[in-house]
Amino acid sequence: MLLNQQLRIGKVYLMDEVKWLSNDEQVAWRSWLAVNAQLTARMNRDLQAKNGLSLADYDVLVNLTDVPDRSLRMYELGDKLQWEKSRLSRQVMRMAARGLVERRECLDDRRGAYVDLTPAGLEAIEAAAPEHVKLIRRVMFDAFTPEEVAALTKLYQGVLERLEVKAPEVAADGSAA
Amino acid sequence: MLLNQQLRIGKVYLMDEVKWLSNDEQVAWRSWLAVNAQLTARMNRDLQAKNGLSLADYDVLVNLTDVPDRSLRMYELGDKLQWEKSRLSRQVMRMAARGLVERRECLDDRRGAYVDLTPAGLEAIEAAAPEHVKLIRRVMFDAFTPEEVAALTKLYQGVLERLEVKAPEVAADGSAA
DNA sequence: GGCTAACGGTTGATGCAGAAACTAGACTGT
DNA sequence: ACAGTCTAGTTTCTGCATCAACCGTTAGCC
Repeated sequence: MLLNQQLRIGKVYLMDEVKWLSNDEQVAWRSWLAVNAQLTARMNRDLQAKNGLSLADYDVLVNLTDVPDRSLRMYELGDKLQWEKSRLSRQVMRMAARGLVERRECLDDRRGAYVDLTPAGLEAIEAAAPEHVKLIRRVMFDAFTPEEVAALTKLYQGVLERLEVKAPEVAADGSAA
Repeated sequence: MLLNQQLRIGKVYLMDEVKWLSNDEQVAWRSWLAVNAQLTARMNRDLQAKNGLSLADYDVLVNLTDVPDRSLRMYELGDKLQWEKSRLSRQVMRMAARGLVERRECLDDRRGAYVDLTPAGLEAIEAAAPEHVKLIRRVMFDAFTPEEVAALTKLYQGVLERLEVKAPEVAADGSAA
């Protein structure tokens, strides 16, 4: 969110005058914030209500199904999700307690641990995915032209570069790299 | 996030076959998710480190400065922010304890309460806004053409409509309606 | 008037996210 | 071999978000 332009009146920032957002930019920005918050909340609620999964659960499961042997080192998973490691640690612990994943110790590096997708975890995401995708299609992609999708991607990836965050990798076959 | 296409193999959804995302759509979607998460986290960290404000604090302050008399009923504020009312209640309580806002009881409706921006609150947001806007300009708007901004806005507002959430209102002078 | 429903807001319980401190194993150079 | 440093992962603490239940008030309605 941004400040009302009025705030600037009577106020001078000596170092470098602030370049506020134009009206159109403010509208875009507020819309972005709203979509961001509302869509995330909606996905969370739907997943929770229909499948007993949080969005975080879902993200972990997706990243595990993405990978050939459905098993990842903690640090690899953390890298893909871009999460705090403490968050991942707890998330995996909770999911393991529910039987969605399994922890397995790493033989060649005794500090390390693997996270394996369990059959129950696979079942859970297979049950959740169709509705989830349907929501995303309905609110976004079914209403976008291919050109719009391409434009969006370009803009988003630019933002990620400027944030100095690496873009999520997706291989040509649709699986994560 | 989405499922790997492979999951569909050998699996038939009887009710209505799932229409998964195309490759391009997946890339767009993952980018969207990444921007969403990373930019939000970044804004939060920056605000916290430089100004001791959370993004939630900032959002409340913006909505109060936006309005002529810098005071809103709780339910109006909640409507603008689209927050759970319990969240707003606690947020305002915390901010009042820090002196950023002030609660004032409502005379014509004894259930109600006003939230007033305090001078300290105004000072806080005036201090925080320039850096915040600078970040947003840097990662987004300075790199976008006016046409791209317009296109984004159109797409976002479409999403909001399909989510059946009302779009945030911004008046012609840049202030919230 | 009196009954009911809806509204505005708070509270309690629970679970999750982030920062920092911590443990233990692995790597490096000498 | 061993001191210093780095990496993988966990834990602790604290604050925030959500859900549901709740309370007092107002409004609708006959």
